[in-house]
Formats: sequence, C-alpha cells, structure tokens
Amino acid sequence: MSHFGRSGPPDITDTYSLLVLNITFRTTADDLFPLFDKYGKVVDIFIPKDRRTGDSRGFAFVRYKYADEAQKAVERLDGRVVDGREITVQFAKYGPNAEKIQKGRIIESFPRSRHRSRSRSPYRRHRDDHYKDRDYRRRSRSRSYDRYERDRYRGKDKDYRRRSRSHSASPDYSRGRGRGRYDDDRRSVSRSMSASPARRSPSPRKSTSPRKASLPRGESPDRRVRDGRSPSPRSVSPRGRPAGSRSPSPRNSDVDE
DNA sequence: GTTGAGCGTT
Repeated sequence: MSHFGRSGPPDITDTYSLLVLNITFRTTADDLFPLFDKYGKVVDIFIPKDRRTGDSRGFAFVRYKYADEAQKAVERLDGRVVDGREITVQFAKYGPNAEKIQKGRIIESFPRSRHRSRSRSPYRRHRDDHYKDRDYRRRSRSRSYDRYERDRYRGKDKDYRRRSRSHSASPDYSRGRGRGRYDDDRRSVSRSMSASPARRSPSPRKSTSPRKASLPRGESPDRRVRDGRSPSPRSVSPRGRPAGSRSPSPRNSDVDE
C-alpha cells in the first residue's frame, strides 16, 4: 500500500515537487511510484482526493529529492502513457515549495553543462496547443465538479465574512438586517424545496392537477407565507422542551427540524 | 457506475 501522505508532508526542505496531470482517476501513488522512482529518488507522492467520495482528482504530486532527477523524470515521463492515458509531468508552480523552485531554479540546474535551447520542459502536447483552447475546455470542467466547487466555496464563508466586515461599523444592526434578509432568502429556498410534494404532502397524488393549475406561480401563497411567518419564525419556541422528561413523541421533535 | 481542466495533505 501507499504510505505516502499518510502522515502529512514528510520533508519538503529539499524536495522538488512535480505535478502529474492527465492521469486516470484510478491511478494511485503506488502506480506512479515505481514509474517515477526509476528516474530518481522519489521522496513522496501525494494525490489529492475528494473529501467526500475519496476519489482521485486526476492529478498527482511527485516530490523528488534532486532537481536533476526531477527534470529527467519530467522529460522522460511527460507524455508517457499510464493506464491507457497520456500523463503530463511538469514542475509544480504553486505549493509549499514553490518558492524553492524559483530560488533553486531547478530548470536550469543541470549537472551536465549542456546548454539546451529550451531549459523548460518541452510540453509536447497535442497539436492543440492553441491559446483559446483553454476557454473551451474550461467550460466542460463544470460538469460534475460544479457541485464540489460550490460546496467548497460555501464552506469558506468568503462572502459571509466579507459582508460582515463591510458592516462591521454596526454589527448589531447589520446582523439583524442581514440575518433577516438572509433568513428570508434562505427560507425562500427552503420553501422552494418544501414545495416538493414528496414528503410534505403525504397524499397529494390524488389531486395534483387541479392544485397545480390553481397556483402556477405560487405568488399568492408566497406572500401569505411570508407575512405570516416573516415576523419571527424562530423566535417562537412552541416546543417547551422538558429537559428532564423525554417527549412522548420523539418523532415530533424530528419533524420540527 | 459517469467526468478530464488543473496545482497539494497529517
């Protein structure tokens, strides 16, 4: 098994990271280790995986101990077919040791005084080395990872923080206002979801057509619901939950939330 | 069980 990345970055003081792209989603560090280790001393191999699914993201980071070896691997493994897919090996630009790369200038660090026309690794991609190619490619990227990015973005709370700072002058006021509006919006979404007659209505299948025609937009109910619930939906605590005594119907509490 | 531009963790 792969013991890489099991205890975080082992040692990146003198290692050169290489980025391996275009690898298959099933390729693991163990598969790349022998391949990369053949061309030099591989210190560690890390493959970012999804937090939820745990699947590979399609690229891996290979850390070499020496730059010359890394460079060699880049030139030798770049374009190699692994698992039926042509992988792309190149030096990592961003990362924990990106600074070192610029400082060390591994690209030009050649043991043999061999002056090469192109110090940088020759990305011999397909003839599709166009410039606008990326735009069209980027589009496809948002297919199955869109939700992942969405979740990630939400988790960062970037927007929330920014807004908070903007109104830091009056946190109370802003919070109250922001909260109310936010809640409203959120409830709106919730309502939208609740609209699903799946579990809200236990038996709406018998009369779904008439109701639908009756409320094609849902504006009427919308206002009604907002007016009736806007004031203080959360302030109201109908469930005076008896801490000591357990509720006679635990299911009720579940339904509440 | 899918996907295919990109830059990473205990």
